[in-house]
Amino acid sequence: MKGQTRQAGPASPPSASVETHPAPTAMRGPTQQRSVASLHRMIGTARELMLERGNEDFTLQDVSQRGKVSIGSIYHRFESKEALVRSVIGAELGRMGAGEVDMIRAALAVSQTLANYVPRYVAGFAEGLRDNSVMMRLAMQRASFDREVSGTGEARELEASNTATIALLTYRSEIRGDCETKARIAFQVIFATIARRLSLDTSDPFSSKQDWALLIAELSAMTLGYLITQPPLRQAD
Amino acid sequence: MKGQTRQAGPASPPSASVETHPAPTAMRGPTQQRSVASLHRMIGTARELMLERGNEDFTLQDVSQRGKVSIGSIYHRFESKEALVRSVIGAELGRMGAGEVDMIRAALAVSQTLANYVPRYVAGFAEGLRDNSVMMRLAMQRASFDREVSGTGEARELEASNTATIALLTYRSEIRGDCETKARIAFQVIFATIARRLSLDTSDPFSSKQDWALLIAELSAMTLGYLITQPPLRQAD
Amino acid sequence: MKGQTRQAGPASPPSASVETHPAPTAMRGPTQQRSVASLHRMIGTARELMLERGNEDFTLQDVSQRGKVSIGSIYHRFESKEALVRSVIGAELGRMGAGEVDMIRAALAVSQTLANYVPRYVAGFAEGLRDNSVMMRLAMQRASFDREVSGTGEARELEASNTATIALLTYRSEIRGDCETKARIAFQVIFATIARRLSLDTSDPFSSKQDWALLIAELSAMTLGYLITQPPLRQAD
Amino acid sequence: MKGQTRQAGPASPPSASVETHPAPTAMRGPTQQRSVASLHRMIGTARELMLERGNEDFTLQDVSQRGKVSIGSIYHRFESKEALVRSVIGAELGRMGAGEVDMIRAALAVSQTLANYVPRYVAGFAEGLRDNSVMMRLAMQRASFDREVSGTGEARELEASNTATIALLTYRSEIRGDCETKARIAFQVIFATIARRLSLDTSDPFSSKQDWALLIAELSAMTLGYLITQPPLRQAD
DNA sequence: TATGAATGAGTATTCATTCAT
DNA sequence: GATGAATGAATACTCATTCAT
Repeated sequence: MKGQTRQAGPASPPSASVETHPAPTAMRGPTQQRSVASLHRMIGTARELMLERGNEDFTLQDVSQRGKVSIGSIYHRFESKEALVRSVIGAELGRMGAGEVDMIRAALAVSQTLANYVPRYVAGFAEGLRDNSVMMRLAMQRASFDREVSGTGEARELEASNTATIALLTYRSEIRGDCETKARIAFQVIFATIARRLSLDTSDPFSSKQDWALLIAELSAMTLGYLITQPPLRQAD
Repeated sequence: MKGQTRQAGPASPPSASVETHPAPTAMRGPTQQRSVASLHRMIGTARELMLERGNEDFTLQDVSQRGKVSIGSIYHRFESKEALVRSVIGAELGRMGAGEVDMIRAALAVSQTLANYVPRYVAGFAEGLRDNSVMMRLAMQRASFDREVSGTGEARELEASNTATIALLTYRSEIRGDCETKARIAFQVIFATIARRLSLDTSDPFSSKQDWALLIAELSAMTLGYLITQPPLRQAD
Repeated sequence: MKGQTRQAGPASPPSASVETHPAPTAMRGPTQQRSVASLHRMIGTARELMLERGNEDFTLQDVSQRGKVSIGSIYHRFESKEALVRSVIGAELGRMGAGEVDMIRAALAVSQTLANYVPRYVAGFAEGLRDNSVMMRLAMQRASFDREVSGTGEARELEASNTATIALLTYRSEIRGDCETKARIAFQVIFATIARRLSLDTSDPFSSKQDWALLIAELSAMTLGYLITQPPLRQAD
Repeated sequence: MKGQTRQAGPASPPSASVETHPAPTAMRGPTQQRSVASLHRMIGTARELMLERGNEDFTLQDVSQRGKVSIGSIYHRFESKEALVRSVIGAELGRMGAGEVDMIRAALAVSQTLANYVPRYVAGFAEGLRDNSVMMRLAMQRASFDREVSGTGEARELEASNTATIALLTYRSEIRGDCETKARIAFQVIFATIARRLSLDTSDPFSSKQDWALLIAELSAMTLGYLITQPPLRQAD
């Protein structure tokens, strides 16, 4: 169990431009044409393997064979296995972010009031997380010991928080109290609750539809109530 | 402190007799006198190592040397290294459960109303989790791939949920709607939010006292509001 | 695979009288009454285990538990695990020897001529080996690296050779040439051929009755012919 | 010398083209140039070690150091230590088979009659087994618990039986009765008797030259007599 | 650039034997 | 004598990374 991953040294500064969307991990950009295909194959294969096995227990040998790329090629593009894994996680988080933006835009378009919007947002957000639950779990797991991934994850969460907050502020007039703070807290609660719920459903993510729907509904009600209500004065005992 | 997770049930505080059930894990009970000391040393050493390193990457060699127990002795008591790790996690979770019961009892004793109780409970619960954040993270991490620990963890969470729910029902008259469902949902939200928050504060758990306090306060307000408010009828758009 | 059995030092000289039938292995004789039962249990259990598993891969722990004798008791009676194994093998070889004597006596009683006796002997001898094939295989296997067992085995074979030879000499007048030499050679051939045959039938010792019967018949014919025929003069090419 | 057991079949001497089939064992074939040398070193070193110690109790560490190959390289070529051992045994058995074919051809070339041939064959066969007695013992020992090696060994024996039988049929006209059955039985008897004899001479294979020569001579006489004699009708007692 | 063979450190586990009780 | 808990040496195997070709 010890020493699975050797800590790579500080990432060599990416000299040129790194045009890949997600986190600027220790990935050397492809220069040649055909290289791009090869790069896609390694990332895609690694992603497949991670999704299939639910963890990072794949070998570079696996990637090499299934993805028809040589071990050497992988090390030409990535500093280490870790860098490859981070790249996959980063890309997936990016994809999820894009999906969220679309979902929010759609929800805003059809919601007249906060009371209409919040349930739609919560349900859409939950669905998005559930559709990517395996990768989410992987990312959160890795983040717990990999500073780089935890940084990427926090950035992603901040972005999601920002997006959600801005959207919520559309209904600013309906919210009582410090709008932004309340919006951010609400996001935190929604995200944490759904993420935790997904971690439990390891085996069958669709097992208890009832509970899932109930949780979504109540979570919506709770956050909506929180947003539109003036907090009661706290009485002394 | 040899206990495993106690079987979920009514949260009757085990004040007086704490009958340690024979651990259901793959642990063989000690028969002789001096054996007990040896057993304590191995569990204690393993616990230390896990806490120090923040993960399970210790060798049995380490335990043997630091704890002054032979490798064979460990295998005399535990089926495998895994079993030892599980035992440590189980014991810690049990300890946390006992602490929760005490905390809740104290909070109930000084709270006249739900509005007084909820913030105390949230703060106390959060504090308990924070004090054991390293072991919590370890347990949750391991639960993600170890069915046995995930089972123990779920049982522990159910127990915590039960305890919290029963306590909340003390103020039944103040709660609107389905009391029990609301109590359980509230627990889920509180636990998830705090646990998630703790996962982020890997390096310095006391970094942002402000935020931490704010989160606790708002979380209390949100759940309190949820409990005492009749959910507004959902309007069509 | 290395160092399964630690070579015991030279066996401590059995001071008193060792009244056990077989090889005087490093076994301390029981003095007390009830001890005898205990001794029988350990030998019997070891024998069972060896027969069941077809090899010596049992632990003293196994013997202790199944045979209801403590590890310490075993070491009170035997110098080492090896000594226990040798004792079992020695006892079994002794039992086989006794059976052979009976079988030969019976065959002699009903056979008027060598031509009548030889097939009976071969068949009876083969049957005896087959009935004890597992232990035979074990003994021969162990003999290949354990001088003590190989000594016991050779002694046992010599005894069998002697018995067989003496029996054959009953029909001395029918044998051409050096009776005794021929008898011993015949025994060697018969024993080797049947023993080898049994080693091959690991899985199902009764699989090919046809072949087995044929082998017995032809082996009888061959050795009988050898005994009663004057070897042809060897011609130059 | 990379060959495994050749598939049994007519004993056509593989004089010219010795096409080494890709080994059917768990051995990955070398692709590169220098790899071949490395492969030879590991097999050769393992063979040395087995021969020196008379068993398989060597560590891969030993092979790595003495043979100047890394542990990883061994695992690059062989699935396991077992596979390496099997490969050595297989190769040696193959070598022995080739030697037998040569020996038989030479014996046939100078033998006019069966009476000339049989003693030459028995002596030559015995010599061949004796020269490889250590490896033979190893192979037979391992075969007793390793299905794969026992399969290889049986195939090898069948091949030897075939070769010997076909050679014997050269003198078909001199044999009375069912030529082929008699030939096969004779082979069985010869092989078993010599193999058993070799197992006993563990320490000093040249100890009793007298006995050895006598055994060979009498075994020749016995089998020759068996082949050329019409079995006497079996009389009732 | 590309390839993939070679490298080698690091660790859980078994079980015969001992010896304190 | 009897017990059985404690001892600890010894070894196969994985896989990220390197570098000769």
